[in-house]
Amino acid sequence: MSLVMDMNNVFDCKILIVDDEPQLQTMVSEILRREGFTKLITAADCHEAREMFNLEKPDGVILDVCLPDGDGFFLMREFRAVSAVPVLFLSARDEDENRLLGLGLGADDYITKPFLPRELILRLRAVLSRAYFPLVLKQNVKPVFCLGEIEIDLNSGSVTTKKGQLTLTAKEYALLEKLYENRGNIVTGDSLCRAAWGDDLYGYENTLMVHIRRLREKIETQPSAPRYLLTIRGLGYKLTGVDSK
Amino acid sequence: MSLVMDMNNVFDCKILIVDDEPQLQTMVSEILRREGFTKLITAADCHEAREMFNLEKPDGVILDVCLPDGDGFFLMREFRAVSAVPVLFLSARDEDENRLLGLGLGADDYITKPFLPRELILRLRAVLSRAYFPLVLKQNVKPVFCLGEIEIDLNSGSVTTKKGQLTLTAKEYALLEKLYENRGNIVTGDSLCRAAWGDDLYGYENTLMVHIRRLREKIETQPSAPRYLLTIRGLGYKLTGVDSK
DNA sequence: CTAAAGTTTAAGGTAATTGTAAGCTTATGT
DNA sequence: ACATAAGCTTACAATTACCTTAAACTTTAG
Repeated sequence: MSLVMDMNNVFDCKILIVDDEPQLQTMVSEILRREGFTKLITAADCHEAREMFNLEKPDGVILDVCLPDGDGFFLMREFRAVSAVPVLFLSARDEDENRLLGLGLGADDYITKPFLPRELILRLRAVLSRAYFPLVLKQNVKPVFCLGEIEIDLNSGSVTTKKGQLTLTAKEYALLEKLYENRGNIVTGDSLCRAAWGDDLYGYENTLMVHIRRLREKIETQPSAPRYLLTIRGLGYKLTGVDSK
Repeated sequence: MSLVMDMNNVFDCKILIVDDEPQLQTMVSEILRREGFTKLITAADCHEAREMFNLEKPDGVILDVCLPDGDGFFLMREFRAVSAVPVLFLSARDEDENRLLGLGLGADDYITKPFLPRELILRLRAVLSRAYFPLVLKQNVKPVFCLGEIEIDLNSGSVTTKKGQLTLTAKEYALLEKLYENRGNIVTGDSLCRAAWGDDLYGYENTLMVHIRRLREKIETQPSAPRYLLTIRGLGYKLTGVDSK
């Protein structure tokens, strides 16, 4: 999948359309294209679909159930095993059993042919926007978590240790938030800088280090031998040992 | 709405069921309850629904289109104006126009009566999990895979064996990433060098070997007799035995 | 307006990572 | 079997990314 952060709206989503009937394939493509989707990829069978999926990393899949070399259900399972992309099934016949099977396997929606173009679009948009722009989550509740004995509350920006309570500064907060979002994973220095200073150019990399240091001063019991905010030399930083609350 | 952070799965979601037919109301409630939903609220008309919505802050709404004192569409617009809760419509008749209207207003799904209990559940779950547990956003952008007993996570750049965890250095990371991208296939030395050092000219071929060796030290149980990172004499290297996760 | 708090710059120090070289082993072809 | 080429291993040297500290600068709050 293309990096989620690069997407501003559902139309930026790359959609893989898997259907063996050329007529339907172009029809679906046309519907999407007319609506504003530009990144479309097509595949006519499981084999090709697999290839395209791995190659193009689509952000959404429209999948015909019946394919010449296998069924769409199986294919979806493969996709889901690696990526949680939203999948919308298209099916020729409206058989309850199939519909339940598809949805049960985790399909995001299941549309029966013949379908209304408008409905396809609306359902695709619904699925994509829930998957990539989950407004519900944007409400203003920030995480609270622990690093060993230290509790961090990103709502108040406070760090509570046995010895007392400190407050994070703006930069420290921005950095820690970014690190927390990607806890367990490496975050590049560049990425951290953008989180704290925006996309504008930025002077010395050293600045980041100093702030990391200050942050360590607050969240590490032994800042010089960090246990949580680790340096991954050559790659970036990583927050580990996070207990979510 | 209840705080998102307090929810661990879709069953923790508080669901508001709005339907004027008592029979259907209890039927839907029963279906949900049997599946594991415990926090159910019901309302029989728009007025009551509004009240319940404000009072209880549900995490999801199942909404009949036809209500005695107004239509569900209008009601949804009100809800959506303040909270982005997932809404799933139930409709008596399968009229295209209504379905499109509902979806167009931002409904998350639209089910026509009579419906299969299982389908209601599946669709509700799909909608809720996308809204509150958007895996897509959390998924690892980089691959995680196994070489026998050894697990490699390219997000965190970590190699986990039975004996413990190591971290890859920048060069090791670059090489392994390239090899993984072409797993099963031979990657030429030249290609690997470019992956790790860029296109600029580069000194000694030996350097690559040294790094390959170091990488083997981390990912092979017996670095001198590699099982995964193989030398293809005269051609390059190849990563085999990869279990994708 | 002043003091305090926060941020950035600069410079010297350190250690992990990386590069190099030299000797070694294994494969290949005659 | 031998010669030659390709690849492996090891140790050590060089580099560079990162850390630390302190001082200068900027913003905020009283």
